[in-house]
Amino acid sequence: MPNQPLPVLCCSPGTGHPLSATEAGELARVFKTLADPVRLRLLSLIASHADGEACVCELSSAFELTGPTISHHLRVLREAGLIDGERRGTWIYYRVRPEPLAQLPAMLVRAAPTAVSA
Amino acid sequence: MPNQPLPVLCCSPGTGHPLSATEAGELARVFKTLADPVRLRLLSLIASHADGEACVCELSSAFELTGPTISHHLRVLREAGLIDGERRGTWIYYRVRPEPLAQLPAMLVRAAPTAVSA
DNA sequence: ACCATGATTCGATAGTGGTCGAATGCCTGG
DNA sequence: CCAGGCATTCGACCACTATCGAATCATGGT
Repeated sequence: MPNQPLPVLCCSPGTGHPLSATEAGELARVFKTLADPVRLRLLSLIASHADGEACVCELSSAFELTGPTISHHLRVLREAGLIDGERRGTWIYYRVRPEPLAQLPAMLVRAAPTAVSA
Repeated sequence: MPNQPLPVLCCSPGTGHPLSATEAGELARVFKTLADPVRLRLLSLIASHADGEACVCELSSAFELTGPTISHHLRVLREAGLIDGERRGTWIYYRVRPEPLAQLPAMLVRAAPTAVSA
Protein backbone atom coordinates (compact mmCIF):
# COMPACT_ATOMS: atom_id res chain seq x y z
CA MET A 1 0.00 0.00 0.00
CA PRO A 2 2.25 2.73 -1.26
CA ASN A 3 0.07 5.83 -1.24
CA GLN A 4 -2.33 6.38 1.55
CA PRO A 5 -3.20 10.05 1.65
CA LEU A 6 -3.24 10.71 5.39
CA PRO A 7 -0.06 9.50 6.95
CA VAL A 8 -0.25 11.12 10.31
CA LEU A 9 -1.32 10.49 13.88
CA CYS A 10 -4.96 10.07 13.28
CA CYS A 11 -6.24 6.95 14.83
CA SER A 12 -6.60 4.96 17.96
CA PRO A 13 -5.08 1.46 17.67
CA GLY A 14 -7.33 -0.15 15.13
CA THR A 15 -10.07 2.27 14.25
CA GLY A 16 -10.38 5.45 12.28
CA HIS A 17 -11.47 7.63 15.19
CA PRO A 18 -9.49 10.59 16.38
CA LEU A 19 -7.75 10.28 19.73
CA SER A 20 -9.96 10.25 22.77
CA ALA A 21 -9.28 12.67 25.56
CA THR A 22 -7.72 9.99 27.73
CA GLU A 23 -5.61 8.57 24.92
CA ALA A 24 -4.36 12.05 24.16
CA GLY A 25 -3.58 12.56 27.83
CA GLU A 26 -1.45 9.44 28.04
CA LEU A 27 0.39 10.20 24.83
CA ALA A 28 1.02 13.76 25.94
CA ARG A 29 2.51 12.47 29.17
CA VAL A 30 5.10 10.48 27.25
CA PHE A 31 5.91 13.41 25.00
CA LYS A 32 6.24 15.69 28.00
CA THR A 33 8.87 13.37 29.39
CA LEU A 34 10.82 13.60 26.15
CA ALA A 35 10.30 17.32 25.70
CA ASP A 36 13.52 18.34 27.37
CA PRO A 37 16.96 18.42 25.75
CA VAL A 38 18.73 17.27 28.90
CA ARG A 39 16.51 14.21 29.24
CA LEU A 40 16.94 13.35 25.57
CA ARG A 41 20.70 13.57 25.90
CA LEU A 42 20.62 11.51 29.09
CA LEU A 43 18.67 8.80 27.31
CA SER A 44 20.97 8.78 24.32
CA LEU A 45 24.07 8.85 26.52
CA ILE A 46 22.88 5.82 28.45
CA ALA A 47 21.80 3.98 25.32
CA SER A 48 25.00 4.67 23.44
CA HIS A 49 27.19 3.55 26.30
CA ALA A 50 29.19 0.39 25.90
CA ASP A 51 27.25 -1.98 28.14
CA GLY A 52 23.97 -0.17 27.75
CA GLU A 53 24.39 1.36 31.15
CA ALA A 54 26.02 4.42 32.61
CA CYS A 55 26.63 5.63 36.13
CA VAL A 56 25.34 8.99 37.27
CA CYS A 57 28.81 10.42 37.67
CA GLU A 58 29.52 9.90 33.97
CA LEU A 59 26.20 11.39 32.99
CA SER A 60 26.62 14.40 35.24
CA SER A 61 30.03 15.22 33.82
CA ALA A 62 28.52 15.50 30.35
CA PHE A 63 26.50 18.57 31.36
CA GLU A 64 27.18 21.90 32.97
CA LEU A 65 24.44 21.29 35.47
CA THR A 66 24.44 20.54 39.17
CA GLY A 67 23.93 17.07 40.60
CA PRO A 68 20.42 17.71 41.86
CA THR A 69 19.30 18.81 38.43
CA ILE A 70 20.59 15.65 36.79
CA SER A 71 19.01 13.63 39.55
CA HIS A 72 15.73 15.36 38.91
CA HIS A 73 15.77 14.49 35.23
CA LEU A 74 16.75 10.90 35.93
CA ARG A 75 13.84 10.67 38.31
CA VAL A 76 11.42 11.94 35.69
CA LEU A 77 12.72 9.41 33.21
CA ARG A 78 12.56 6.66 35.82
CA GLU A 79 8.99 7.46 36.85
CA ALA A 80 7.99 7.43 33.19
CA GLY A 81 9.38 3.92 32.93
CA LEU A 82 11.99 4.89 30.37
CA ILE A 83 15.04 4.02 32.42
CA ASP A 84 15.90 1.79 35.33
CA GLY A 85 18.46 2.43 38.05
CA GLU A 86 20.51 -0.07 40.02
CA ARG A 87 22.97 0.60 42.81
CA ARG A 88 26.27 -1.26 42.69
CA GLY A 89 28.52 -0.24 45.52
CA THR A 90 29.16 3.44 45.54
CA TRP A 91 27.65 4.14 42.15
CA ILE A 92 24.21 3.93 40.64
CA TYR A 93 23.90 2.67 37.10
CA TYR A 94 21.05 3.46 34.77
CA ARG A 95 19.93 1.56 31.72
CA VAL A 96 17.22 2.19 29.13
CA ARG A 97 13.98 0.24 29.12
CA PRO A 98 13.38 -0.22 25.39
CA GLU A 99 9.70 -1.15 25.34
CA PRO A 100 7.91 2.14 25.95
CA LEU A 101 9.98 4.03 23.41
CA ALA A 102 9.74 1.24 20.89
CA GLN A 103 5.96 1.37 20.91
CA LEU A 104 5.85 5.13 20.58
CA PRO A 105 6.19 5.38 16.81
CA ALA A 106 3.42 2.88 16.41
CA MET A 107 1.16 5.06 18.51
CA LEU A 108 2.17 8.19 16.71
CA VAL A 109 2.16 7.27 13.09
CA ARG A 110 -0.52 4.89 11.96
CA ALA A 111 0.41 4.72 8.34
CA ALA A 112 3.35 6.73 7.01
CA PRO A 113 4.45 4.41 4.26
CA THR A 114 6.59 6.82 2.30
CA ALA A 115 8.67 8.98 4.57
CA VAL A 116 9.35 6.73 7.51
CA SER A 117 11.48 4.04 5.97
CA ALA A 118 14.73 6.02 6.04
CA MET B 1 18.83 -8.51 11.86
CA PRO B 2 16.40 -9.75 14.39
CA ASN B 3 18.13 -9.14 17.69
CA GLN B 4 20.09 -5.98 18.16
CA PRO B 5 20.47 -5.36 21.87
CA LEU B 6 19.98 -1.59 22.04
CA PRO B 7 16.90 -0.58 20.13
CA VAL B 8 16.45 2.92 21.40
CA LEU B 9 17.15 6.52 20.60
CA CYS B 10 20.89 6.36 20.62
CA CYS B 11 22.38 7.88 17.57
CA SER B 12 22.57 10.87 15.37
CA PRO B 13 21.57 10.13 11.78
CA GLY B 14 24.32 7.79 10.66
CA THR B 15 26.80 7.54 13.45
CA GLY B 16 27.00 5.90 16.84
CA HIS B 17 27.36 9.12 18.80
CA PRO B 18 24.86 10.25 21.36
CA LEU B 19 22.75 13.29 20.51
CA SER B 20 24.54 16.60 20.44
CA ALA B 21 23.18 19.47 22.48
CA THR B 22 21.74 21.17 19.42
CA GLU B 23 20.20 17.98 18.05
CA ALA B 24 18.61 17.36 21.41
CA GLY B 25 17.32 20.91 21.48
CA GLU B 26 15.59 20.59 18.12
CA LEU B 27 14.08 17.24 18.96
CA ALA B 28 12.87 18.53 22.31
CA ARG B 29 11.19 21.43 20.57
CA VAL B 30 9.09 19.05 18.49
CA PHE B 31 8.18 16.95 21.49
CA LYS B 32 7.23 20.05 23.44
CA THR B 33 4.77 20.92 20.72
CA LEU B 34 3.23 17.47 20.98
CA ALA B 35 3.30 17.39 24.78
CA ASP B 36 -0.23 18.71 25.19
CA PRO B 37 -3.42 16.65 25.00
CA VAL B 38 -5.37 19.43 23.33
CA ARG B 39 -2.82 19.82 20.56
CA LEU B 40 -2.66 16.08 20.04
CA ARG B 41 -6.41 15.90 19.73
CA LEU B 42 -6.45 18.87 17.39
CA LEU B 43 -3.92 17.17 15.15
CA SER B 44 -5.80 13.91 15.14
CA LEU B 45 -9.12 15.65 14.58
CA ILE B 46 -7.77 17.46 11.55
CA ALA B 47 -6.05 14.38 10.18
CA SER B 48 -9.06 12.14 10.64
CA HIS B 49 -11.42 14.57 8.95
CA ALA B 50 -12.85 13.63 5.62
CA ASP B 51 -10.88 15.91 3.31
CA GLY B 52 -7.88 16.11 5.59
CA GLU B 53 -8.91 19.55 6.70
CA ALA B 54 -11.17 21.02 9.35
CA CYS B 55 -12.40 24.50 10.12
CA VAL B 56 -11.75 26.10 13.47
CA CYS B 57 -15.40 26.12 14.40
CA GLU B 58 -15.58 22.33 14.16
CA LEU B 59 -12.41 21.95 16.15
CA SER B 60 -13.55 24.35 18.84
CA SER B 61 -16.81 22.55 19.35
CA ALA B 62 -14.94 19.35 20.18
CA PHE B 63 -13.53 20.90 23.36
CA GLU B 64 -14.85 22.64 26.39
CA LEU B 65 -12.42 25.44 25.89
CA THR B 66 -12.79 29.02 24.76
CA GLY B 67 -12.02 30.23 21.28
CA PRO B 68 -8.81 32.04 22.23
CA THR B 69 -7.41 28.90 23.82
CA ILE B 70 -8.01 26.82 20.71
CA SER B 71 -6.55 29.60 18.63
CA HIS B 72 -3.47 29.59 20.83
CA HIS B 73 -2.89 25.87 20.34
CA LEU B 74 -3.43 26.12 16.62
CA ARG B 75 -0.89 28.88 16.52
CA VAL B 76 1.67 26.74 18.37
CA LEU B 77 1.08 23.88 15.95
CA ARG B 78 1.31 26.24 13.00
CA GLU B 79 4.57 27.83 14.15
CA ALA B 80 6.02 24.35 14.63
CA GLY B 81 5.19 23.62 11.01
CA LEU B 82 2.83 20.79 11.89
CA ILE B 83 -0.30 22.33 10.40
CA ASP B 84 -1.19 24.89 7.81
CA GLY B 85 -4.14 27.25 7.81
CA GLU B 86 -6.04 28.72 4.90
CA ARG B 87 -8.91 31.17 4.96
CA ARG B 88 -11.86 30.41 2.69
CA GLY B 89 -14.60 32.95 3.10
CA THR B 90 -15.80 33.18 6.65
CA TRP B 91 -13.96 30.14 7.88
CA ILE B 92 -10.35 29.13 8.27
CA TYR B 93 -9.40 25.58 7.43
CA TYR B 94 -6.43 23.74 8.83
CA ARG B 95 -4.64 20.74 7.42
CA VAL B 96 -1.76 18.63 8.65
CA ARG B 97 1.71 18.91 7.16
CA PRO B 98 2.80 15.29 7.15
CA GLU B 99 6.58 15.65 6.71
CA PRO B 100 7.79 16.75 10.14
CA LEU B 101 5.80 14.12 11.96
CA ALA B 102 6.75 11.44 9.48
CA GLN B 103 10.45 11.97 10.06
CA LEU B 104 10.07 11.97 13.81
CA PRO B 105 10.15 8.21 14.39
CA ALA B 106 13.27 7.94 12.28
CA MET B 107 15.00 10.47 14.47
CA LEU B 108 13.80 8.80 17.63
CA VAL B 109 14.33 5.17 17.07
CA ARG B 110 17.40 4.15 15.16
CA ALA B 111 16.94 0.43 15.24
CA ALA B 112 13.94 -1.06 16.96
CA PRO B 113 13.46 -4.13 14.78
CA THR B 114 11.23 -6.19 17.02
CA ALA B 115 8.64 -4.08 18.73
CA VAL B 116 7.92 -1.40 16.17
CA SER B 117 6.37 -3.38 13.36
CA ALA B 118 2.91 -3.62 14.97
C1' DA C 1 -22.40 51.53 5.18
C1' DC C 2 -23.54 48.72 8.95
C1' DC C 3 -24.04 44.75 11.63
C1' DA C 4 -23.34 39.77 12.85
C1' DT C 5 -20.25 36.12 13.05
C1' DG C 6 -15.86 33.59 12.86
C1' DA C 7 -11.11 33.82 14.36
C1' DT C 8 -7.15 36.01 16.20
C1' DT C 9 -4.57 39.07 19.33
C1' DC C 10 -3.81 41.26 23.76
C1' DG C 11 -3.29 41.41 28.78
C1' DA C 12 -3.65 39.15 33.06
C1' DT C 13 -3.61 35.12 36.11
C1' DA C 14 -2.69 30.57 37.92
C1' DG C 15 -0.20 26.42 37.57
C1' DT C 16 3.82 23.81 36.07
C1' DG C 17 8.53 22.75 35.60
C1' DG C 18 13.74 23.44 35.38
C1' DT C 19 17.41 24.92 38.17
C1' DC C 20 20.08 25.70 42.18
C1' DG C 21 21.99 25.51 47.26
C1' DA C 22 21.52 23.14 51.41
C1' DA C 23 20.44 19.13 53.85
C1' DT C 24 19.93 14.12 54.05
C1' DG C 25 20.92 9.10 52.79
C1' DC C 26 23.84 5.57 51.64
C1' DC C 27 27.94 2.98 50.90
C1' DT C 28 33.10 2.15 51.35
C1' DG C 29 37.48 2.51 53.55
C1' DG C 30 40.08 3.43 57.37
C1' DC D 1 32.43 4.00 64.38
C1' DC D 2 33.69 7.88 61.91
C1' DA D 3 35.04 10.40 57.75
C1' DG D 4 34.46 11.21 52.80
C1' DG D 5 32.23 10.99 48.47
C1' DC D 6 28.25 9.69 45.42
C1' DA D 7 23.50 10.40 44.77
C1' DT D 8 18.98 11.87 46.12
C1' DT D 9 15.56 14.77 48.46
C1' DC D 10 13.90 19.25 50.05
C1' DG D 11 12.69 24.10 49.59
C1' DA D 12 12.83 28.19 47.03
C1' DC D 13 13.06 30.90 42.86
C1' DC D 14 12.43 32.04 38.11
C1' DA D 15 10.64 31.29 33.50
C1' DC D 16 7.33 29.58 30.74
C1' DT D 17 2.73 28.25 29.37
C1' DA D 18 -2.29 27.06 29.40
C1' DT D 19 -6.30 29.44 30.11
C1' DC D 20 -9.61 33.05 30.20
C1' DG D 21 -12.21 37.75 29.18
C1' DA D 22 -12.08 41.71 26.47
C1' DA D 23 -10.74 43.92 22.45
C1' DT D 24 -9.56 43.72 17.56
C1' DC D 25 -9.59 42.16 12.81
C1' DA D 26 -11.80 40.11 8.71
C1' DT D 27 -15.50 38.54 5.95
C1' DG D 28 -20.25 38.18 4.23
C1' DG D 29 -24.97 39.54 4.15
C1' DT D 30 -28.50 43.01 4.55
